[in-house]
Amino acid sequence: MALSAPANKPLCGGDQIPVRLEKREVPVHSPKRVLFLDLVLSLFRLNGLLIAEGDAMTKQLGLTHARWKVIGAIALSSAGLTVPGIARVLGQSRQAVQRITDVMVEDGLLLYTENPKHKRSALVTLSEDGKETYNMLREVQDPWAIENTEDIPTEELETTLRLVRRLIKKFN
Amino acid sequence: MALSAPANKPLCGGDQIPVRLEKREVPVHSPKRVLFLDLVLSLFRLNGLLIAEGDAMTKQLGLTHARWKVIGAIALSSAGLTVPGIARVLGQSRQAVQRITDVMVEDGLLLYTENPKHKRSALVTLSEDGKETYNMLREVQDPWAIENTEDIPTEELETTLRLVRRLIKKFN
DNA sequence: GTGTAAATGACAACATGCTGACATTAACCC
DNA sequence: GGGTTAATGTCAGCATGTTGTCATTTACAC
Repeated sequence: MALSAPANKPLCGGDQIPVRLEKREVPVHSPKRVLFLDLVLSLFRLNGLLIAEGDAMTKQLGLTHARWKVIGAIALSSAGLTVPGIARVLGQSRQAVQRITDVMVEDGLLLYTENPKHKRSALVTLSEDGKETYNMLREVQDPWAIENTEDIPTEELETTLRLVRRLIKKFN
Repeated sequence: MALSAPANKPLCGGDQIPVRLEKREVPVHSPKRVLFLDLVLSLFRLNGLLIAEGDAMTKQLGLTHARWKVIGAIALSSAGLTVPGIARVLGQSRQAVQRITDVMVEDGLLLYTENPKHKRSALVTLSEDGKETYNMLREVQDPWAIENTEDIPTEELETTLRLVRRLIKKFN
């Protein structure tokens, strides 16, 4: 979803049909159930918007969201990741990740390197090209991250991250 | 992604490659930038897991995630939604939603009803069948929501929802 | 060690979602 | 009111993601 594309700009514009979910204040006395379901729906929405943000940021780098997600996951991992490991981090099926990484290896962004802990399942690492791409990615991503958290207290980010991780653990 | 499917169970099992992102504690003194990027990646993951949860819950109802998302969005909206309105709520393209709603109307789950505010863009509403499906959906969804928020303080849910909405506003 | 269960790679069929493009309608500014 | 811009419906092509399946390898309990 690219917010910059004419055909999809409507997604961001004004609405003659009020989107209640967005304008409604957080109901303090709302039962947890409603609060939670509201949160889930909002997470779906945020997910789409984040992908759109990332795609807009990386358009000049020739990356798609499937690709920068993989690069980001690998870069953030210190221990090295296998294909199923990337899938777990991204919450996707290993088959989908395999397909993307295969193409990215062909394109020279990734390398399959020997895995000392597993004879069959290779470690996916960034090639030189991949590292370069990641550096360029960070050049747009870092300012974006800083800009978007300027007015948000660190404690709120931490609370949210903690809660998100807690839910991830539940569903794993 | 269905966690119950054999082919995808690997996604949830143990990992010989430690998934650092999951096991690392929230670094209190981490700069906001890292905190935020970690949050974004975690949100991608949670998104996938939530879809898997929903699919597992609604398997018996014959719903796919594309469908229960639409039903949920409509049900949570008091004012009524058009197709592009649903797309905005879900953070998706209006074309993707249109395709799903067209099929759901054919299947008798949804109705296109006259929109007093827009001659051309119909309001999407639940048919009798759709309402019935929604009721069955709630029968599994409500206990799920309650169960998963039992041990989470309301304030944390509120903080998270507020932050998520704040980010949504930024990216809209 | 050995047997069983889990994890992985590979392939195919299918569902979902996005982009681009075009015509039509609605909203808005003047 | 008229002209301009935005929003919507529609179609087509393509990318992505999931599920199911099977063979093979690895991990683990005994």
